[in-house]
Parts: sequence; structure tokens; C-alpha cells
Amino acid sequence: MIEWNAATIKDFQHTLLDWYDQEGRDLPWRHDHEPYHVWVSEIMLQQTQVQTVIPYYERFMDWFPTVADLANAPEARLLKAWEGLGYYSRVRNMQRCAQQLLADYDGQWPQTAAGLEALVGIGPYTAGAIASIAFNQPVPAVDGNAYRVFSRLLKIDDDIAKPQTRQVFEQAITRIMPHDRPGDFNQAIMDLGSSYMTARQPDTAHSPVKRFNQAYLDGQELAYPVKTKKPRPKPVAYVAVLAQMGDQWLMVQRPSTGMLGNLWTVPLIKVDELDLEEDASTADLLAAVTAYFKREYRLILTAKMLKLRPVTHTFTHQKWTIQLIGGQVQPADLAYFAGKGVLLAELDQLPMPKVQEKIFNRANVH
DNA sequence: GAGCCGTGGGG
DNA sequence: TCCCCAAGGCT
Repeated sequence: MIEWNAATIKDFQHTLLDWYDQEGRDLPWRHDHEPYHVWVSEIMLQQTQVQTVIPYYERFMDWFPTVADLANAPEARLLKAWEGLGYYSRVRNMQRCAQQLLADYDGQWPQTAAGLEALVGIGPYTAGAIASIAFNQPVPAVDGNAYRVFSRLLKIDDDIAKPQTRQVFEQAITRIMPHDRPGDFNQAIMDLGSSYMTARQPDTAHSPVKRFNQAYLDGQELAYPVKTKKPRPKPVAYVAVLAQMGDQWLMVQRPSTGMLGNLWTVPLIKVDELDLEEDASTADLLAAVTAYFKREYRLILTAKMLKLRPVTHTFTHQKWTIQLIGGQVQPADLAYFAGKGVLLAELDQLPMPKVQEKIFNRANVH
């Protein structure tokens, strides 16, 4: 068994940081330690891979170079910058945080993890990352990489799906991390976790820290980390109504709470909410959709079933199957309609989720 | 504490 | 097709 005494810890720190100095990745947000840059990158990287984030980060810095630019941006522009990244509340919380910084903090970032965690959208991981990288505070940044790396090194078998496990890792990492280069240490762990110490196919034989990896030395690497699995996505049936009013498409904005908050789609109706009988026919479905339009929007819809394969889209815990309906509405007063008519050429100005892109593609709307 | 909240990639 | 994973936070 590896004994993590003071000498081992020093050895590990130097081995890891020497490797990081040689092999650490050159990423756009590592060009300086500006808290704004660190913050934006960390929020984007939540549950999202580096290669996905890079182009989004570059464009975001182009559009919103400072905290003030972000605080004052129109929300549609903000969501457009985030379109396709997912977890859209992240960017709305970022704007709230930016406004909070300007209003209540005189534009000055708190420099401690506890102070940062008080801000909207910044949890324990992101607070640790910003505090260590931007402000040189010796605090851990416990993300999926840190869980994986240290569970293997130290053979910690607490379930990382449980919130209470975080403190076990925070204590262990706090004891091991150096006080002179905490930000580099935390980032080195992330680079390690995404290269040699991946979840599925680790290459520990070539890892710079393999001699510190107790799970590897015991041939039990793939048993770590211990994590209970999540339930499968629940199937949900929808109809999407591709309705034209003259040369405009009817688009609705989703509510600010819940899935895909404030993004735009064609009217999406949960089939459950149409109160259909079990043996309902296609005609029954179309009649129910027409009634829905009249009731909810005060619009007269002429609907027809589109002979297209349903669109399927899987979210973290819902799997949508979406039957497509085409139709036209009579030119009308849209006062009761929770959306607007949009010309085809203007559609790309609305922030839309991926599922909407799939719907338009299936219906050949371009 | 458990459920909610997106998307892309790999096996 | 399905499952799991990827720099989590909020309620």
C-alpha cells in the first residue's frame, strides 16, 4: 500500500506539475488568469467536453468581452451565443451573476471560494476552480475528473453520485495539493483525467503518476470511481405543429422555467394533454390539435398529418417522440398567441434548441 | 437528497 | 439502439 506521508505528497506534486508544465494543454482560456475568462470557461465546461466548448468560448469572448458587456446584453443574443450547448439556465444565471457583480460588488470578484459560491450559478466546483486558478487560493476543484483520479489513486470507494461524498474528496485533495500552485494542480488533475485516466479506456501504463495509482497497481482501476447509475430517460409523446400564416411560420417561446427555458420552437403539444381516447384515430388527433389552437391561441388551424417519420430526441431523463403535423392558420390577430409569426429568412435569429433543428430538418424547412 | 436540466461522442 | 460519459448547479 502507498503511504501518503509528507514525502509521498511532495513527490506526487512535483511529478504531476512537471508533467503539466511539459504536456499541459494550450487552451484559449489558459492564456491568462482573468477571473472573467476563468469563470466563463468553467461554466461552459460544466458537463461539456473541451472540444465542444472551444468555438463557443471564442465567440462568447468576441460578443461579450467584459462582465459589463454580458450584464447588459439582450437575452436573445445571450441565448444565441449558447445555442446548442445545452443546460441553458447556465447562461441566464451567468447574466444574473454579472449584474449582481456590478450592482452589489462594485464589479470586484470575491477572491475566496466561499465568497464566490455565494454568486448565482457558482457551486462548490466552480468556486474552487476560480478561487484556485484566478486568485491562487489553495482549495480543491472537485469535478468528475478529480473524483475519477483520486478515487483511483487512493482507492476511495464512496459513491460519487451522493452529494455527501464531496467532502471526503475535498479533505483528501486539500491534504495533497500544493499551496504555491493550486490552480495549476487542479488543472493538471483535469488534464490527467481527460488523457491517461479516462473512465472507459484508461492508459495508466503511460501515466506520469501510475506509481501513485493504488487501484492500477492492484489491477482494479476500472472499479473506480464507484457511482450509482441514473434511471433511463422516460418516454414522452409530443406533436409538433408546423403552421404557416401566409409566408410566416408560427413560433412560440418556451416558459423561463423548466426545459429549454426561453428558447423558441414551433408549438409542441404533449399528447397526454390532448385528452385523447386510447383508440383515437388520426382524425381525432387533428381535431384535438385544432381545438387546442382555438382554445390556447384563439387561432383557426387547418391541420394535416405529415407523412414523415417522427422526430426522436433524448434529453438527460426524457426521450421525446414527436409526430409532425402541418397546417395553416388564417391571418389573424396574434394577441392571444404566446409567440409570433416569423419569416423563413428570419428564423435563424431566434435561439432554438437542437430538437427544433431536427423538426425543421425532418420537414425540410430550410 | 433526489430529480431536473442538453448535447455530442464513443463503445 | 442503448448506455455511459463529459471541467455541475439549482430546487
